[in-house]
Amino acid sequence: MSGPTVYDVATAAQVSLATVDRVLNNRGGVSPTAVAKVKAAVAQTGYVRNLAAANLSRRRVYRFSFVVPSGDTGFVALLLNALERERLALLEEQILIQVIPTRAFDVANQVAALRSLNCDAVAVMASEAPEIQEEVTRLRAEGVRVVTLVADLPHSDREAYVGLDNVAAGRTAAEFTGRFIRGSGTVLMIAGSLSSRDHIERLMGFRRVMKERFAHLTLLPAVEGDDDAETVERLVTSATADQPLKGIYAIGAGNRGLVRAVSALDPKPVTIVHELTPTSREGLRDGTIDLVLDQDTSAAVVAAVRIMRNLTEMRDLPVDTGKIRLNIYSRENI
Amino acid sequence: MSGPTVYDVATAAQVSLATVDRVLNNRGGVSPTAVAKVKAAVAQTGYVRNLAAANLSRRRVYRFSFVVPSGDTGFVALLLNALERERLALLEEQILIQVIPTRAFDVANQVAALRSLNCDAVAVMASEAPEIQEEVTRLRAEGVRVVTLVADLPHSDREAYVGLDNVAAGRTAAEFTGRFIRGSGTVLMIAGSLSSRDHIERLMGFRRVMKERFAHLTLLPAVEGDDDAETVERLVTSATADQPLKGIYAIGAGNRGLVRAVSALDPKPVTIVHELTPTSREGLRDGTIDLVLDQDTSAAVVAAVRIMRNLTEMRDLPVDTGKIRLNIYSRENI
DNA sequence: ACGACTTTGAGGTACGTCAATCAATTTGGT
DNA sequence: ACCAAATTGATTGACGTACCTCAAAGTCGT
Repeated sequence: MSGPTVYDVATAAQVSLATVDRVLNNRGGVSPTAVAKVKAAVAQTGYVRNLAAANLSRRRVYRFSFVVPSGDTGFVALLLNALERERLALLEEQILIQVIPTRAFDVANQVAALRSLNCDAVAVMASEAPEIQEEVTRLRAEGVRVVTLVADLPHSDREAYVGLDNVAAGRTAAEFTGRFIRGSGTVLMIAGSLSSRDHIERLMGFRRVMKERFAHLTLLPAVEGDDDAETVERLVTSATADQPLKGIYAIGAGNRGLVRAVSALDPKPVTIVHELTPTSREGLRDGTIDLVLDQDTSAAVVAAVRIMRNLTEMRDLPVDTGKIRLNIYSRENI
Repeated sequence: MSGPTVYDVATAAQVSLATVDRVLNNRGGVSPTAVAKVKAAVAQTGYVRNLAAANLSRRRVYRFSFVVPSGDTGFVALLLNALERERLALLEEQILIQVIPTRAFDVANQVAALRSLNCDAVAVMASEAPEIQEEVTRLRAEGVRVVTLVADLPHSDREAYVGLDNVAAGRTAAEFTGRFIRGSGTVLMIAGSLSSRDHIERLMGFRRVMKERFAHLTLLPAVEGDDDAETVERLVTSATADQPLKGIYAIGAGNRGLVRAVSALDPKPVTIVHELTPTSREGLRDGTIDLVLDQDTSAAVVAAVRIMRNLTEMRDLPVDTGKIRLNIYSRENI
């Protein structure tokens, strides 16, 4: 009924079970001839390892950590929710996930979090600081597999990145901004922080497409909103003091302030923000926000876990790309 | 190391292993008191079933079938690819998937395919014909769990639908069509077939939003393209003979013909199509197509399998909704 | 032909759950 | 209080793989 087993392979290959085992789990010490025989037998019988049995036997428990900024609103809240939702199902598969909250932008705190780890693999969402890159290197040296989450650390030793292609996200935002705006005018870009790589990349993509395809629109210099509602609100109101805005691209958090500021404007600028949170969802519904670019947090968690498992399992082969799909939400689409 | 086992639960509950087993797998014949004790012990110890051991022990092999139209181009090709990609990984988890190709629109053929099944659950993509609905009812009566895929059969006995919310897809298409078009003019809608429910629903959503929010645009009566490139091409050219088109919403297959026709037009209408195939991808790239609305085939397959497994496993509780996310692709986003 | 070495075989235990059997005990009805 | 029925306990054998040990057989150089 349920497929050939290692015994069948051994029979077909005319070798002992031990040899089959040695080949299958490449333990070495097997002659090329025997290897070939076993491989042929595998192909011939159509043997496929029974994952359940394998996992049971080696009583492996995967210990994965997620080091992410804490926060009970906005994007990180969604991420934490997603983690919580997945936790039980993963537990059934012997995957223990531990969430280690850090303080956003607090490098020392994040380094401390990384230092305290005790796990097989870790997914990190942290600032792109040299101390952190070093810490990643140390972890890798200790045999911990490291994956970056949402915010990449491309110059570190991390083995995979799970998150958006931020340049493409910026390009997409520009395309829709450009096509939604009637006539010419100015467009405001608000980043959370101009030293955060993902935000910079989004800006890059946005600027490039604006220049390539929508040269009739003027870009104001990008401003920093610090992921803070009050700051964002202030920035928008002060920008509109000089001239009317035709469009706003808000890259970081703080959408609550954005919505407040924008809903006071008439005519409303074309407004595109990131991350589908309750606030941005509400903004879409009442027309304050035109488009939300979102990276699905559940998908991100699932992808991260999958990659971490592959990494700890195969010891290499991160064929898995962690590219998360860019979800575009509009009023009709939530 | 690896969590509490049933033995620990038995100890904590001060009952025998057999009783724990009876409660956990609700075999009945256990007093309410004992049930409570076991449940308390589970909560207290934090016991979580080891899926690997469970699957191994009951040597369950899931046999799932996918009944889908054959075809080596377009959407079904993507679907078949996705199935092929997932097959091996699923095999490792003792999930056998069998793909049964049918001839599109050939009801008798599809009924025959359904009749020949021998499996635990099936995902069906078929026409909405009474004969097929009956066949679904028969399957259900025989204990086969049935899920509809991409095209729903809402009046049948199917237990879940995996696919897009087609009304929302239509609404989204309308929103972007409306916002992309400058000035007023006419918009053409091409369905694959006006008797296919998913296409009807997309049309409905599209029409409704057009009327609600973009009343300055005129909708031509919807036409049938038969999912055929030649027909679609002919329809577009003949529609543009009377008056220039400002927009086209192509719901079904046959995008090759659409691209041919549209690229001959100047100015190009705003063109929105469904399903990211090589053709539509190319169209996006060269500017013939403005937007592609896509349902991710891999996601659909994964969701279908997951639901089928839940169904055959829990015998009910299809808490899982099979709503597939609507992916929006633009030139900057592929 | 000797030892040193590599390759192979045989066999066993463990993983945690499921499923089954059979005996022992309790409960309820009258 | 007695019999039938319901409930509980004790025990056992799979499931398929991983991993270990120990011995047997084969290979090689000198």
